[in-house]
Amino acid sequence: MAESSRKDRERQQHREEILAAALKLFAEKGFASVSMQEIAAAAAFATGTLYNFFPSKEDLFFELLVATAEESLGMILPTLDGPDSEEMKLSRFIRLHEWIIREQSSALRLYVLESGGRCLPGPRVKAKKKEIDDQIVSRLSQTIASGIAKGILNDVDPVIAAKCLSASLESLILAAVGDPQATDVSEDLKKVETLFFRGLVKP
Amino acid sequence: MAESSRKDRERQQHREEILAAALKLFAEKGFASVSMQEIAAAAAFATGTLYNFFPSKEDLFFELLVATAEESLGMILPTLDGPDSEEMKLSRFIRLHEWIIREQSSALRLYVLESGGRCLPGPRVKAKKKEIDDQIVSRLSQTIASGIAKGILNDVDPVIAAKCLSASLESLILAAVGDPQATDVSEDLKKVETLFFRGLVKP
Amino acid sequence: MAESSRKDRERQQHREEILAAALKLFAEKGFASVSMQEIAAAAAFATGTLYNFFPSKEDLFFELLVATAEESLGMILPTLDGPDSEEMKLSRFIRLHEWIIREQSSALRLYVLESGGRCLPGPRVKAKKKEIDDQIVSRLSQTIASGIAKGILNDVDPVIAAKCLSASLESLILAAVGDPQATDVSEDLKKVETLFFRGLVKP
Amino acid sequence: MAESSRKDRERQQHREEILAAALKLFAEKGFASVSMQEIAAAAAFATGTLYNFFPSKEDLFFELLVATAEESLGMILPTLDGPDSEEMKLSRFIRLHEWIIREQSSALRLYVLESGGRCLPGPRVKAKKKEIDDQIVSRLSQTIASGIAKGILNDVDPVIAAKCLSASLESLILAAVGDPQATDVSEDLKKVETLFFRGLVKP
DNA sequence: CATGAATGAGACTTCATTCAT
DNA sequence: CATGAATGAAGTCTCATTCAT
Repeated sequence: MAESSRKDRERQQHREEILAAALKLFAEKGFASVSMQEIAAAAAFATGTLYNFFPSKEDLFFELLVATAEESLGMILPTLDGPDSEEMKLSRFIRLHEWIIREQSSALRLYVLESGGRCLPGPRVKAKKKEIDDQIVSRLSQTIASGIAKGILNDVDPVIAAKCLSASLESLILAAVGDPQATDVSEDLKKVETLFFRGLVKP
Repeated sequence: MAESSRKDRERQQHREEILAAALKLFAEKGFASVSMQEIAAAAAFATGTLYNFFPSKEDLFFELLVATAEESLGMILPTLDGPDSEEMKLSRFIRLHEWIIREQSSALRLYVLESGGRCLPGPRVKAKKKEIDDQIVSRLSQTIASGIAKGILNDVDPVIAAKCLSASLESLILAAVGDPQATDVSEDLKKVETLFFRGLVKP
Repeated sequence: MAESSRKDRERQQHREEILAAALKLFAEKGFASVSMQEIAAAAAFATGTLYNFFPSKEDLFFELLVATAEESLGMILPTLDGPDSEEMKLSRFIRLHEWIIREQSSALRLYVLESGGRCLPGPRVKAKKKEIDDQIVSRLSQTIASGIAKGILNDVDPVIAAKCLSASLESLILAAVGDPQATDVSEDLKKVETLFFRGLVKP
Repeated sequence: MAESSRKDRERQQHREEILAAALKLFAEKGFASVSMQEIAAAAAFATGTLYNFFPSKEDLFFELLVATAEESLGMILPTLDGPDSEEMKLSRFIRLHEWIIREQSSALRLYVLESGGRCLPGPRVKAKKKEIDDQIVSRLSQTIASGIAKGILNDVDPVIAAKCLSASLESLILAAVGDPQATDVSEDLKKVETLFFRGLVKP
């Protein structure tokens, strides 16, 4: 039993090594441009070994999507909880992206990958991606709606606002991750906050 | 002379049939997932015929990118010119996207393609895509800066504001094009305008 | 009739333009690496026009082989005729190659093409090439045999000698045509003559 | 360990099967006229398998060129070494070709391939072929020069003599390999020796 | 479970040849 | 006869997947 536990641990270890290698490559080059041989080599396994863990390339990608999404969601969603004011929550949500860009760049390239789901393998991946997006937008729009109800926020459409904020942040992330020598992300995020909080037109 | 003109016309016609078929397919499935044989079949030509018009798959895609971009830019940029107030220009800019979604959906899917340029064929395509993006963001941020200078608009970062607005509209476009039974786009665009004009937080 | 004669002349003219373009290209790049489109473009005709003159690419090549061979044979064979001594004839034969290298380089590249007939299109071409080779070797060996009979030449095998001389000259031609800045061909040919006349081993 | 050694042996075996099949085909039909599928079929492998051993068709050909050249050079060059007289060395060199024709026919067809290097794949192959040629001609001309210096051989140009001898032997090889029912090669080689040693013209 | 050679379908591209004008 | 767009078979090469060891 101790033995099987060690084996389990090793198996899990191997699984994660493969996932890590695949994440790095997919994030760099996109799903279609990475071969299983490449992943295997990067993970220091034989090609066939990958198929002991994942039935297909698509499954491997899917697994990755789920895993990274959960980790990111675990960071993102809590910023919108708690007793603070909605304004504060949104501010925290926006500023959290600095950390995300720093720490999660690979995962996010994967997540924001392929601009809405085209050029992705199967419908399952598309559905999952939509599900993840929806979770963020949904939680975000709840927060906004709550702020509106409390009279703290302007009476804008909460869902539209959530989508716009989300899209804007994704766009910044991609730009930041694309240019390694990016401009000051922290400053940019502050500016995004100002924009979304104050609006364009003077009252 | 009439003869050669007719032949030229036919050749041009065929060229456009190929471009139309390719646009539809690329927009649906992405560059890497469409084969030349598929395009040829959709255009009712033999595979080799495509190469009488375009030297390579990448060239075909590039041609498409340039052509659709020019058409779209020709629609978009003028909305930001003229003697009107900056507020009015931005409003026109936003509402123009309703027409774009209706008339240009395929072209735009192509244009917004591949989430920032990854998984695209060559560096030439990437560069062109960035050039197009920059033109819009640049013209948009000029308009915003001008409004700020006049005291009409709040003192936000013009480039950030342009990027966020652009990203938000692209996101709506993709969603609208993805779901054929989309919600009322016109209404959504109005809400985007409200959001960006008024901001989230009550003054 | 005058009309048809003009037409005939034009037709012949076109035929020769095509042959000239093809000769140049085949000599430069080899049979397999030249396309009919290339030849047509070089001759300033449409692709289809070539097929009004030659049933296939191979036929065009064959025609070329025959035409250039006849021209070359017309130069080469006479050097071996006449009342002169066999030694003189062989000397003339060898030195003629200087002119050949200068004036006939394209034709010879074609003729010496593909090292014995491999990598050539069909058996017909092979047979023709062999026939041409044989004519030279045959006439040459007759000359040598005659010289031996007269006691002028040493008693070597005439056919072997003809083949060796022919192969040696072909080899020099190829080298000379390959390197444009070749060494002094005239000098080299003199050395070949010395070699074949005197032999290697001191008596 | 025994296991991996067996696998290695098998892999090497397969590699050689492919090389053997390719050698046979290339020697028969020339580089351009042999397809990878043809080679694969002849070696009883799938098309893709070839690419597990050789990155490209050209690489496969190159490998073959190098391997056969080394084997042949290993036989040829030593005949020109040793304490014997230059006359003896040249005699040995010439007569060695009988063995070469018998044992190495395919390799030599490959080696003598393409009459000077045209219609060969890349510049790398050309360069290698020239290098091989030069080695033989160089060593041969050294031997001849040495004989001349000793007063054993006539004062002919050593490089020209080497080239002519080489070209003559190559020509015989090609003819002998082309006609399976060839005349007596051994006899022919003796005649070549006589020709080159004694020369044509009576002293 | 790990291995990695083998597979073979399929992608892009070329080009000899045809045929309607 | 001239044209040149169209054809489609064939070639090189890639890569997701399998399977015997």
